[in-house]
Amino acid sequence: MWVKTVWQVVDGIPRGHVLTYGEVARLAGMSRAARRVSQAMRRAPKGMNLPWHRVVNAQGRISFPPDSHGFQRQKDLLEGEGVVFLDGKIDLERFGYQGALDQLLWGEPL
DNA sequence: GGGCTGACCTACT
DNA sequence: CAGTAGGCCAGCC
Repeated sequence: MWVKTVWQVVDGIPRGHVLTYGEVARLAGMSRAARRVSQAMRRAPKGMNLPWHRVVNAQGRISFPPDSHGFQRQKDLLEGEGVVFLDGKIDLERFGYQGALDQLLWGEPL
């Protein structure tokens, strides 16, 4: 089931970092399936400890209406992990998966 | 089988 | 930088 694959990828996101829907789709082996990723999020049971909040859109923004409850919760969870929002957007160069690898390779501080 | 929807993306204007 | 258009495909009438 593609949904499980998506969940596994999302579950593999390091704490304090985020991934775009497109990246998750690509890592899950299905290109151009960003939309399916979002559907997998909705279908994700509350019981499972899934870091759904670490998934944002390609612009580094939360894909909820800014006035919605989900937006606030996701933002709060991410900030709780050390992710910084600049003008409502996340710096994907720093908090994206690529940024995570960069920090591991070059040991750059936050 | 057909049509609409969606926590999206890319490219173009 | 903002807005539009087309693509994409599982799920649900």
